[in-house]
Amino acid sequence: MSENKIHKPKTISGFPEWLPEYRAVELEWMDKIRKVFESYGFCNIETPSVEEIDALLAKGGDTEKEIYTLTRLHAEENDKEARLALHFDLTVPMARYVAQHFGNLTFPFKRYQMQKSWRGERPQKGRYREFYQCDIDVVNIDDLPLHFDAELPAVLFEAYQALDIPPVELRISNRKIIMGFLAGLGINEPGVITRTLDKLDKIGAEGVLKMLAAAGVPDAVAQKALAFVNIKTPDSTFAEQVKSLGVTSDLLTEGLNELTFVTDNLKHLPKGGVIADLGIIRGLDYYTGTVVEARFREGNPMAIGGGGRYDDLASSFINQKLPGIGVSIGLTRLFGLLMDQGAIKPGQKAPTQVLVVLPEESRRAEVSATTQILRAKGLNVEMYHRDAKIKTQLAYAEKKGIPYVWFPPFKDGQPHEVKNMLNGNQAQADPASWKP
RNA sequence: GCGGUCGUAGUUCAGUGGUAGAACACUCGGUUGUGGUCCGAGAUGUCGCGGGUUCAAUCCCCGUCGAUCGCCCCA
Repeated sequence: MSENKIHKPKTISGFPEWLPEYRAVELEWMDKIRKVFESYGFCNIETPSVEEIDALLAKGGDTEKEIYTLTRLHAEENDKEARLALHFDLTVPMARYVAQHFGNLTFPFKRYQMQKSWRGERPQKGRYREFYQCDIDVVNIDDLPLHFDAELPAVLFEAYQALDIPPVELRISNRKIIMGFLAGLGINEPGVITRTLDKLDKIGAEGVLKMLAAAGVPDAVAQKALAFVNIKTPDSTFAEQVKSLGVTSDLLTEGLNELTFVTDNLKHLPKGGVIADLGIIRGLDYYTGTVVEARFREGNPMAIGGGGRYDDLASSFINQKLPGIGVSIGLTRLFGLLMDQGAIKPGQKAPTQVLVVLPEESRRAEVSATTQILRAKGLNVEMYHRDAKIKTQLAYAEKKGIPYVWFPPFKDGQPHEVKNMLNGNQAQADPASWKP
């Protein structure tokens, strides 16, 4: 009779959500990643979803358009409250956090953070507007041993290995190399060039040359730059190749030495796991040294994680030099890409291990008590709360993937029984001593 | 922000200028205490929204919103 206005249910594009059986897998991944992070001594922190815009933009850039700002629905017309926004990564909030709690932290400060971030970009395959990042960073006062530049990528690699996913490889380079190289070529305004070179995977060599020509880059320079970013070696032989291009600068030499050190210190990783790839540039402008990108060894070359070293991220928050290096797993992208491929094996629809049957209403008290006994042993147990037909209760367990169904006595004096839903076996059991 | 494609049941989709269908999912049943298969029955949609053409539009036209792919950009 009454018109029930239904609001058509839908999610906003770029804001993913999963069914329980897939969320279970995502949670499991987070647990595994956390374990790897903690095995290297990283502590966890959580920072607010919201920061002041000025803090987020402290590291510059015209990034404002991609930040979600916050306004109260009932804000006054000329409300002067601080402009707030959702954080777009976890690194900047971390820098603010370190500066703020500087006196109470122990350095080198090693922390991990697994939280959502938000970016107002157009969603595309593998690109979301709300997504999880699993971040680790090490920050120290004044200087940070180069060994961390090898250790963090190693942690990253190990985290991927802990997941049930196709093989991942790390592409590593160093900002000093490309900057030093371009400087050696006499280029002072590297922005356009690096951005173009970064598209190599997407538009190919000809496309890059065309774009560089359009940008007024002399062909000789463009050719060299292209040859440069095509240098990819599984070991430290990249240094020879760079030298053979005949470009030199102090910065370039420094970068080559650093990258050599890093690749040498990653030799313990499986063959094919690490590639020195001078084409790795990464858009982030605060990186100053090592840069790393993770991707699947085969198929989509999209980055599923990455990071790098920054000399001076906290300088806008505190008068201290706090260099750091951080890497991050793009969990939602990683998960989403594999979801799209149907490569995620769904988990259980619920964590329930045992469903306790309610034979009839009169036995509810005993059934409830049985449930508690099982639960007290640490099992995940749910009780069927309606005295539906046994068939219905079993169908529920089946549909939900619950591995065991418990039959309390249907009549006084009868024994308890438990049924294994996988093989159909059913046997007497004592709720106090039974184990799955 | 720009361009292409698309918008029909919970989902995936079919369909016709005369106000709609399949599959899967869902609910119930196939008697007395036991699931997955099978069989039977049932429920479900303002055919994205607004306007126009038409005797008549889900189907044609315009707009709009949304989705999607790509571009830009990407911390």
